[in-house]
Amino acid sequence: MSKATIKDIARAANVSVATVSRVVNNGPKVGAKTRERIQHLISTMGYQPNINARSLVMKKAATIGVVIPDVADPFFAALANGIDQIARENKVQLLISTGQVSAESEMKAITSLMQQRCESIVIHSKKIPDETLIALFNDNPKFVLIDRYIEAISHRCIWLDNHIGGQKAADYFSELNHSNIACVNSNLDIDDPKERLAGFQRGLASHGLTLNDKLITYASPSLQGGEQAAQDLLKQNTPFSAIFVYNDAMAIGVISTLEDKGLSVPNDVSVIGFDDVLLSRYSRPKLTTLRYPIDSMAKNAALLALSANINPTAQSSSYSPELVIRESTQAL
Amino acid sequence: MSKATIKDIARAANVSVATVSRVVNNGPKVGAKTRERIQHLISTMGYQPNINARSLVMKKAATIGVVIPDVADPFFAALANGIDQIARENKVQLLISTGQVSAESEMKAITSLMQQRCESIVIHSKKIPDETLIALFNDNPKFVLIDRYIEAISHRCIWLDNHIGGQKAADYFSELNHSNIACVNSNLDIDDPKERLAGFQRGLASHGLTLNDKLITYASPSLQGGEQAAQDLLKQNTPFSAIFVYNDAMAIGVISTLEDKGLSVPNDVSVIGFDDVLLSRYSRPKLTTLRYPIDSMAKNAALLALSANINPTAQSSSYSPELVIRESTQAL
DNA sequence: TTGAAAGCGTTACCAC
DNA sequence: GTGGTAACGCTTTCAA
Repeated sequence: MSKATIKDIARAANVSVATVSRVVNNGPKVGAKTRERIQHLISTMGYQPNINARSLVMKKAATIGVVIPDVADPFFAALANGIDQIARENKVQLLISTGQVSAESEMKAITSLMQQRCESIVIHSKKIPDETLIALFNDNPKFVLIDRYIEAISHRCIWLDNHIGGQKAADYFSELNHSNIACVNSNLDIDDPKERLAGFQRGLASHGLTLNDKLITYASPSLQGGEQAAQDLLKQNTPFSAIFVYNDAMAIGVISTLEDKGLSVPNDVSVIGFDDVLLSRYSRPKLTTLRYPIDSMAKNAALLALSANINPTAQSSSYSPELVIRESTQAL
Repeated sequence: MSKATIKDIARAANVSVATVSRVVNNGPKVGAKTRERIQHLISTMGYQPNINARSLVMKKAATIGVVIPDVADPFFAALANGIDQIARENKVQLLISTGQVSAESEMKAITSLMQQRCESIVIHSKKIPDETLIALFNDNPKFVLIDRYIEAISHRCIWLDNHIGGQKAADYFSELNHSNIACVNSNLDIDDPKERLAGFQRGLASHGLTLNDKLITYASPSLQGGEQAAQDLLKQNTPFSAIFVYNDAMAIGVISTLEDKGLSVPNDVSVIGFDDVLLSRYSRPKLTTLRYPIDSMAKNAALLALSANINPTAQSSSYSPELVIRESTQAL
């Protein structure tokens, strides 16, 4: 029964609401015995401050918001979880607002949070144009952009260096002596696939290797997409012994199709995924992949969003994916 | 810049705040032209109602809360996602509050939500005692309990019939002519493992089969737990051709160990999991499992929590797990 | 050390 | 149709 208000406590304690407010907020200048008496009343009467009233007068809420496309996707669930941990440590409530991957709904998700007077928001947005975001960030000093880099607001971006990821995959394939190399990419119209591919190609080039255009296929970044892409690859009738795949889900789809066609992974073909989601440790063979350190990225984003004064001169926060070698790759 | 208040709009439009409030809330009795003029001002001045002020006077917030142990766990992520979908449809903000699996932190998560004046809360709690929950639900008519059944508040419970799940597994093993049967269960001190096992044993009995006590092992409900449990099983030196496993993660661990020891699934041993999480479709062999319809359960829970008048005479909401046959089982 | 009172931005009731 | 105004529960000067 959280019906008791600050007035009820004040009345019961024979003091003014001001005094009660002081003890609730650990304010100074309250007599030891009054404080104790009030505290007692608070717990026996089960008083809980009304956060709405507080937010109203303070003109801000003790909340942190996060905008993601979807809670069910393991990747975004991990992102939300990282933020949640920081939120708990700082005793602020987590507000999750989902927008599909469309500029409009991403924007809607953000305004919804702003209406709650939520000041600190970690935003994952692939579709809102740069300029819109820049304007938004200028008005809202506690917004943080995750998984995306925009020059003008770089000190409030937490992003992954996709190029390096591609490069590391290329380096590893080269080290393993592969030379007939394929790539399965995402067909989504966002930057990440392009960057990963570019990095991969540059890495290959640095080892004197090249990627045959016929061996680049695109599909939706899912298990089914991976299965589809692998079939397309096989149709090319062009030999390959290694594939760099856009993400782990696709990679598992690719492997599944390959094995159905009698090709063994890693004996006949090596596969590298991307993200290192839970899945990759459960699959057989366990997936060699590039770890997306989403947990620490999320935590840092939350910390940044919560910190009162965002330091514009802070070092920029680019993260590098780490190669995790498991069982889906092998030397030729 | 969401600085404009209702007063600013009123002033600019030369009307009273009351009138502005009416158009904001689509209230009746506003002149067509005044309404239009005000609407124009609202959008040009970028006015957004302060939700805290609104909640304060309305004594309730347009939010729905959910209490789960963890956002990162795919099962709970799916639960949260179902609720989120209903929340979006009803234009209410989703509040997620995580408590580990402990009575204390589950309780903390609930009070945190109540402080926000969140009335509708979907609670997943395994540890808070029945009586506490009953008292809580009596004071809060819009709470809903998910994944647990308590007689006294049964019309506000949405739960899965674990017994039937166990029974269906038993039926299927019997149909497949298995008779040397094992069980890998969770060692967590909650009801679900007991219920699933009881249902399984009853099902077996109805087919004249029995479960050798030596072939029941307990471990943590995770991949590693499954691996461990399978090793324990093998040590018994008691033959078995089928295993009923507590959940999919464990089942994948079990399969992994089995195959490492040279036993093929399903050729040498059939495995049935529980939950039908994403994982089970990605594993090889794809898992035969009992589907936990968490998505529809979550949606119904959300609907129930949001509905103004919870009907105490409503039919109780027990769900049955459905057997999903894939590749990890086969007839003897 | 304590109290009185002025807001914070809304909604809703009652006049006009 | 429209306006005035009292709440809602809290924090924070300013006085005492």
